[in-house]
Amino acid sequence: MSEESTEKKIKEAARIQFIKKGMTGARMQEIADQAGINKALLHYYYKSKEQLFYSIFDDVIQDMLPRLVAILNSELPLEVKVYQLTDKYIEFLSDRPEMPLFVLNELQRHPEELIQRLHLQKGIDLSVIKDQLKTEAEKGTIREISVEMFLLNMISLLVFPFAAKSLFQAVAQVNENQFSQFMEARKTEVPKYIMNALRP
Amino acid sequence: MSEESTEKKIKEAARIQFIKKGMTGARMQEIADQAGINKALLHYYYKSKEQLFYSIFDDVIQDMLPRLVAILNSELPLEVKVYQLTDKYIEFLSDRPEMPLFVLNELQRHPEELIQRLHLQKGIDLSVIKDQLKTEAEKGTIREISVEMFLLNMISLLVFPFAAKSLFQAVAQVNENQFSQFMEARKTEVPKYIMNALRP
DNA sequence: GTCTATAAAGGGATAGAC
DNA sequence: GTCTATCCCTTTATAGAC
Repeated sequence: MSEESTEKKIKEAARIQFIKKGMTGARMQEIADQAGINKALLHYYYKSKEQLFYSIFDDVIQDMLPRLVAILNSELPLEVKVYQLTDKYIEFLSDRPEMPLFVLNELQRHPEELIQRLHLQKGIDLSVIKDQLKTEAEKGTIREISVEMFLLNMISLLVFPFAAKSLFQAVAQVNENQFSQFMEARKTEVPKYIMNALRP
Repeated sequence: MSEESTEKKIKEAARIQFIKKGMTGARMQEIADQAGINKALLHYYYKSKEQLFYSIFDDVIQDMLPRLVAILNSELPLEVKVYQLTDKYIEFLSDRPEMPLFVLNELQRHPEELIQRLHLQKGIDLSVIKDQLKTEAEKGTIREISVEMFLLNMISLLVFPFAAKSLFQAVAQVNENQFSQFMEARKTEVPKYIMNALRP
């Protein structure tokens, strides 16, 4: 029953290698080794390294973005939304701490292609959260803030700590376990921080 | 008068290439080309690619870190500090938007060496800002927060927008000029956001 | 589909002349 | 110091047998 398809094994191995070493740093040989096959077979499934890379990249994007958008466009109250987004994202990234850098790197290298790939998933609709921020500001429960500023701040607080994980660990002198605990603490700290920052 | 030393030209070219493409992505040939010399001469000045890379990397770190630490350890009031750090960092990164990813990448690749290189500049002393946060909390002007949490949140808000510049530009549909304006607006928005978030 | 063997290109590094 | 020429290892990619 533990027989996995070759294609599946390739994708797993490639994901691990590309995420750890990036497009230029990863090696087809290592991917083949880790998948338990040889390079020739790897090329049988994926004509080129580039093709394999983008196959992985698209998977990763598809795995991340919909979660964010689904919560963002839900009809939950703003505060609940912030708490849920924080919880889901810290949970998700705790299992994949190298992912932010992987994605950010590729986007910096090929910004043009990114735009296409994002539009493929019919763009990102920000109207729900935008209206919500406006309504709350009119009610006086939060101060006025643009949806871009609100989102960029929140994403920064959620994602950056994982992108800078090594740096943080070195500066704060914490091991893996303590880092996990710290991120766990952020699940309540960050939403509080954000909602506080938005008070009128 | 426009005669630059070869070494200087090499460093300039290398900085540009390494920052844009990373250690593994950059090519010695391209660096030589851009410096207006050939590969042999490049190797005459720097025995290996790795040696050249770390020479550049150290320069970059030396260029960034002291600015942060100087303000952090000054005797300025907390709020002034936050405003100054924001202003200085957004100013600095606006001219070097690719730098965060460059540094973060290398740190993820060799966390061990990072620790050494950070200790070389006699580590980072957080006691001043730590005491300051404690004192302010006791006075009741801010709520209680650990120095690690405070700094990580601030750095996230300052650095991440540059690391995610391409992504943000794609999602928010803004061009270079609009991005600059947005970052200019953050110079006042971010400190306000932070100080607000710290209210009791 | 999967392998062995090998071609072909890429890219870091050095020898040696000037 | 600077160049041309070249080495040689690494890595991607393909040919061809099973």
